[in-house]
Amino acid sequence: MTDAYSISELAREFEVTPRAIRFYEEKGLLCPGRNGSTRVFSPADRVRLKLILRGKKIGFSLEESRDIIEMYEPETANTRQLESLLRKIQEKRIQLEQQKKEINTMLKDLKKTEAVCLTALDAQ
Amino acid sequence: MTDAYSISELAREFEVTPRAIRFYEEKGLLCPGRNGSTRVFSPADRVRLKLILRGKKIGFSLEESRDIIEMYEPETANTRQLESLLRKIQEKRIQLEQQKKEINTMLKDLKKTEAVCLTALDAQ
DNA sequence: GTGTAACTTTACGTTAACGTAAACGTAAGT
DNA sequence: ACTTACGTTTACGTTAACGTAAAGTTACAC
Repeated sequence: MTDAYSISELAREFEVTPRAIRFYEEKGLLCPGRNGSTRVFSPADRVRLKLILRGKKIGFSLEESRDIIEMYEPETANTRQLESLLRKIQEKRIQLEQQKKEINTMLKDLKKTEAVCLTALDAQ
Repeated sequence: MTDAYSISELAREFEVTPRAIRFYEEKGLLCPGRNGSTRVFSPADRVRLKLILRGKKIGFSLEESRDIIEMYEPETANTRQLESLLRKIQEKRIQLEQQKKEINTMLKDLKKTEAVCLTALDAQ
């Protein structure tokens, strides 16, 4: 048997609630196997969850994370699908680069404020 | 007179609705001046709005943006406030660096998928 | 056999971040 | 005087992303 995870195992590992995981499934972002009625998560499912949460950390909606996940599986794609995917990748790349810029701007600004604080403290 | 902006001017410039701007004020993130009942935004207000929207782009909540904005004005701060601010800055910096890492990981993954797509297209 | 621990589904509740509509004031153009 | 454009407040509506409670099943420990 390939290794499998229960819902609470994944919940603990990624510090989310089982409810959240079920919600992601409900939205079609996960589709774990079943043992009777009990969900059985594969390593692939685990990766998908990781992608979802990574997306969340940088402000992606679940819909955006869904796009990202789909990009991970160009499985049985024909030419037109592949070309469409390539365009989507390009768009996401631009968006991510833009976010990096915003973050860098914020970091610079924080540095400035930090300097102001330090000199203000020095003057006391 | 120092230059001022109307609500719709700012709305157009930053591509948000006046409603959104009013909402930010309602939440205490903006506090524009008034001419009668009409809001009058200063350049400082404009900067604040810019900070809010920059925060949104990288997934910050309005509350988080409020923190960021407060960091911009160490105005009349005493020693304890300054030290507290320095700690907050450090926290935000760590968070931002983490987000940059997540973004970089995503970018790498996208590159991989792109390569897969290209070879798949080549094979056709 | 009785907890109790982990799983399930169903369903209603909640928070954030606005959207949208109603009803009104004001100032400029024709 | 009337429309058009912009502004206001009040208030209810909406979507995303879950939280939470209820009611039930299954499996294992004692």
